[in-house]
Amino acid sequence: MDKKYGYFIALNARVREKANEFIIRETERLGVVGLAPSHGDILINLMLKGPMKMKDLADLIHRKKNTVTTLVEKLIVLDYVEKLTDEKDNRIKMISLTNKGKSLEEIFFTISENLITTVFKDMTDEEKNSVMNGMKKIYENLK
Amino acid sequence: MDKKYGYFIALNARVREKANEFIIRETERLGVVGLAPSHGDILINLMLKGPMKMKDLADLIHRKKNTVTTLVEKLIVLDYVEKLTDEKDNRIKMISLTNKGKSLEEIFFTISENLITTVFKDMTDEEKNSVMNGMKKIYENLK
DNA sequence: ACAAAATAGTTCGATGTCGAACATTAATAT
DNA sequence: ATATTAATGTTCGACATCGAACTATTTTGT
Repeated sequence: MDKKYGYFIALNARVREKANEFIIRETERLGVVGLAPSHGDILINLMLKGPMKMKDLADLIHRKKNTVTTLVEKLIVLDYVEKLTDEKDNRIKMISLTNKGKSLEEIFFTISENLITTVFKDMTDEEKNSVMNGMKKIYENLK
Repeated sequence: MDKKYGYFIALNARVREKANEFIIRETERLGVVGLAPSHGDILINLMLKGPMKMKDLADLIHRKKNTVTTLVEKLIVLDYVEKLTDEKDNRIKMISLTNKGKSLEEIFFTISENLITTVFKDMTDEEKNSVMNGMKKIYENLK
């Protein structure tokens, strides 16, 4: 393997760090303080797909279920979500947005758009397609 | 921004996760247990550049210096590195590989190569170049 | 019908990571 | 020469994350 590709993994890690910093910086700038990207992932998924159980949240954000227990606990304390036991299956806890949580929708979608715009700034459609397709292949190779 | 690019950030995060899993899996398979990727980063840098101080390690692996204190502590306990106070400047602690640390060189470079080979499997030179160049641009855009 | 297996969540302990405050030593300024 | 500032590293408390063990509930097998 050509040596000039050895840098890829580190580059990928740096991109991820910068993207996370962007998200945290922008959410704080817009008044939402103390949330980690994973909390945002949970909120975004609830916004897009409506109430869902802990396990589905865990699968969607690629975190273990005990981690999601912690994350949701914090979101409850901050009054962004609430947790209710499913009436048909008492094992299941349904998580849903509170009004305060719903009020974040606009902010979050704006930040998402700004992030993507920033990421692909000054890139042609061909460049964007190439990097997306390349990343998809790489993901499949690693899976 | 076209919607089909919105997935990029998540895709990037998944690639990073899979790459980390690959590294941990392979190092453990080759007999090195209990190390996180950041520990590996420290060891690789010491292998490539020789002994260096805590601050330089922190900058190279993109972690805060108090984090490096913790990481190096563990590497010392495991007898992979040692820490000595610089004689000319007593603020500085120099970190260097022990013999046990040096014995990992071959394993680590093998794993690095295997990872890159896996990442870019079945991709043409043009595809590899495109994705590398795209990622470099994206990193600059986020920096 | 009832035991066994599967599913959903939580608790606990450990670890990597960070920010803030701190101690120590060296470099700079006046 | 001495006070101020800068640089290096550690300590402390907080938090996201995980694996393992656990509880509770539902489903499956016989």
